[in-house]
Amino acid sequence: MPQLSSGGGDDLGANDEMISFKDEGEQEEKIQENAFTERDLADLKSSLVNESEINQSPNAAAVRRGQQSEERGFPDKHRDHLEGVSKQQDGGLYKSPAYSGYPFLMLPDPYLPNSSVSPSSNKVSVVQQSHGMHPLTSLLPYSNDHFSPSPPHLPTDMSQKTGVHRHQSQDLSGYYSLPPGGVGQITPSMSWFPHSLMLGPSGMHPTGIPHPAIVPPTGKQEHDQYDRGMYVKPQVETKREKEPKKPVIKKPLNAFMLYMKEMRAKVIAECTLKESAAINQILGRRWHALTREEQAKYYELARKERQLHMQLYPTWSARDNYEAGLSGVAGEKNKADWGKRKRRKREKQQDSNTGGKRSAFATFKEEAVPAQLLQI
DNA sequence: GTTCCTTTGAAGCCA
DNA sequence: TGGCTTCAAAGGAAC
Repeated sequence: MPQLSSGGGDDLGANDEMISFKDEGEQEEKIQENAFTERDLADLKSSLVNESEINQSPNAAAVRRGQQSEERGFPDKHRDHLEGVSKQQDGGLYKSPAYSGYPFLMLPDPYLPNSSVSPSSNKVSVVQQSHGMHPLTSLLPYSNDHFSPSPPHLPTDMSQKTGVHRHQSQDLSGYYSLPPGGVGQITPSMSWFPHSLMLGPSGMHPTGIPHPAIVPPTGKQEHDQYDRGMYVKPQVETKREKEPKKPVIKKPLNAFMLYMKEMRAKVIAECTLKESAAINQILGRRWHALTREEQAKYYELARKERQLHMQLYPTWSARDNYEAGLSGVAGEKNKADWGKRKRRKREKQQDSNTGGKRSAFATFKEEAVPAQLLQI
């Protein structure tokens, strides 16, 4: 990312990203100053919500109103605690991350379609976000609730693998529905993970840890199951018992994707657009319009997301989701289609190079999106 | 029912 | 090492 430059050093981030966080001592202090003193994230979120309300877009505003009521009460003390938790989680990697309240626990909803803030979603997330919510939690797969201060009697745990401190979780069975018999075994190093979040075998990480990034091998995410924090589909399940397929672990979201998740609803409300392609164009422009500090927040979130993903799925590779077409359609057919898609894309690129026919959205981009909408 | 569209960034692959 | 490709999210449109 051109906006963020400096040198590497992080074992997880890409070059450009590493750059931005290389001098963590200095830069992160700046980031923290900017992020927390200039514009507190909670305030930012609230202002966004207010904007949406002002715009009076019925659907989105309603959704945001709901969020607002949940998020308004984000207490400073909770943020302070989360800061401490984050530092522990980072194992000293980050001195003062811009998003100190990074929710360390992967809950099912964030990687799930319904966890989105999209106004079109009318389902209720399993995550109770009514209190102690991180300002950006709505776009994250995690909930701070479950990193809430551990009961004093519960010691922090140390990941055997990474040496990263982890909090023992409270019993969250009151928060989530428990799949019948879904309480899986918990490996010692992951014993901090809430029992109630254990998925059935189909949605289970090899370590026995469920993760929202795990989606059914059918490709398209099955929202209902994940709304309940588990992947259970009785009818299909019987088929799967016959041919068990590897659950799909999705890629962690990058900074822009996190930004999109958070801002999509706002753009929809403001622009009354629904086409994702058009909305994404607007979001792309807005992304570029962000200051480095604002972008840094999302880069930091994304970096932690990747880090957590790596801790949960050390053997996972992005390659796992290549070729099988796991993001779209599943199965052998999709493997066959992959070659076609690849060929199509190549042809498309050639078309664009040679001035081939323009897509509807290309036309839309130039004609239908008013300039002022792109500047919102 | 499936694929496309559109965006940026991370990561894999290949020359 | 650099360039290319795929995939992550989203949901309406097109097929």
